[in-house]
Amino acid sequence: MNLSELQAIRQAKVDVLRERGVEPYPARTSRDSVIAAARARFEEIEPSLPEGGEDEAQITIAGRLVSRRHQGKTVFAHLRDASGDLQLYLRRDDVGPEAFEDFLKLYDLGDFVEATGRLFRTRAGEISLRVSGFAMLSKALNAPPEKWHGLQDVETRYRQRYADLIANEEVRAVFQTRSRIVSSIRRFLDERGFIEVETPTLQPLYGGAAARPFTTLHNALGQTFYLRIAVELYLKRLIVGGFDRVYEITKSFRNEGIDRNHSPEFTMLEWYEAYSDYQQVMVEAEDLIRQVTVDVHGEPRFTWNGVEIDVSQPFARKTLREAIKDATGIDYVEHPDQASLLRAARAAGADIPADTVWPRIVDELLKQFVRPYLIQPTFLLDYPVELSPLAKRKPEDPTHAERFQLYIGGGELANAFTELNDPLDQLSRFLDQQRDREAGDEEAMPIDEDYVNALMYGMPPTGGIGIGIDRLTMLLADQHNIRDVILFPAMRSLPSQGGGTTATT
RNA sequence: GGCCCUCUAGCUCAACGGCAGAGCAGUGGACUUUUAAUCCAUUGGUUCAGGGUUCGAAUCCCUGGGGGGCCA
Repeated sequence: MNLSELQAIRQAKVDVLRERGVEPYPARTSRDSVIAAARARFEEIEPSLPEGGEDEAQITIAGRLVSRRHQGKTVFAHLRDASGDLQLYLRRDDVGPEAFEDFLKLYDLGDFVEATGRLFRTRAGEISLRVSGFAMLSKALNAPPEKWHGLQDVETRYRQRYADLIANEEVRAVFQTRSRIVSSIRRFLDERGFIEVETPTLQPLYGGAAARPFTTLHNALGQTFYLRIAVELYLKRLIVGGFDRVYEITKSFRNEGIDRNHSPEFTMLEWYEAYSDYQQVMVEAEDLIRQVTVDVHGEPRFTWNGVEIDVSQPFARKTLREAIKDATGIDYVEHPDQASLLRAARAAGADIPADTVWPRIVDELLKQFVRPYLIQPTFLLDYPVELSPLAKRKPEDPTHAERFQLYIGGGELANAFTELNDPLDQLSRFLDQQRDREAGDEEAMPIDEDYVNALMYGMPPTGGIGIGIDRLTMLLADQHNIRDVILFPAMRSLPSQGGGTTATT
């Protein structure tokens, strides 16, 4: 590996340390205090100290050297650990001339360092460690990004997320938020008696959503597997098996285009609940969103894209039919055939190809005229049965399924239904899907006979839901590109890295 | 898939047909409570790759690559 000039200078410092018998990458540290705890302790005892006095306790902290200001026979520097920053104050008289020189000549920004000393407050008012000794914990060969502007280049930020996280505190905050969201969700479900389960990533047959899968090959079995596009059908098998309440938070994979709202791998929460239905799930989803928002923001509201979104009140509820009618004047029920609905949709200004099947026209009307305007949380309910092959029909209207989607910020956040548990109705819906598939709909689901077999053992009335964790994070962290809430977003390999063959399509 | 923008020092950015520059970082020096410390000096370039136009190309053109945006 060729080192750049700056890397070579740092490596030379590694060599100097080693020549002196000092290991620049020691196996452990003698740290005894986390920075935030040390600061808290000092603030507690400070009133008992004389003006400008030092804590008598000696502590050792450790972290990355993030700044350094040399001033004659003193140096100020900042050390950063995961809890925060602490200023170091080194005096030549305290550490000795050789060590003082080393700190200036052999230590660089980015190095991990431990420092021992006593806490005090500087004249400028900053809690600082008066250093009596220090040691190298890990020599960095790469210089950190620019201290004031951070790392700006979007591509480098995604490809080298570690450098992004070093340089940009707000990026670290986004992923802390994401972690809090997931913790809050687990707590919500665990407290309600759900158990968390893990179902296959590699599936012999994909299903549970309208999407194209990734395909892979198991060498020993000589068999094709698909990466899951949803976990729905497996979780419902578990309801058949006798678990009442199950959930899974996991990655799904869809072999589709990448844009600011779509990543080929993304994280979904799905939960299924026996003896429940979509009305009950709607209430729970609302409670969940409210709890998570409060856990993240301390109150049931947040700002997204400059708009305050309020989740404190019951969310608006509207049928899909009403919503489309209000937005376009079209009542799709009055246009039961494709030609008629297409004509009406185009008259309303919809951009729809002529060969679009009837249910997809409804979907397009939703996407083009309704969804973008649903900024405050809104449930749309009762979808045409053709759009919902896994959902139960409404008893009073078999042309519609008991299904809802939750929209916030102009995007779909959740999709839920009363689960279809009639095995033969499920089979006929799969057959409908197959017909769509043969007609060229690549997103239509394949027939899953094993799933039908499971339903034949009997599945209780069940409500279920899927919630996009990435989109929820985008909302609560006020991010507008899904890549900004995924730590290591999928990127095209650079030519020099030889990342796989070029697909011939 | 179409259109547009973008790629320059480790990082952040200038230079837009005429000597490739600045700030930060680095290197050498001054400075014993600084904090984007300050001051003096200084190193550092395959301007994404390849081709073309031109006396002369980071700059204009073509092809390819990476990334971003808008549309589909």
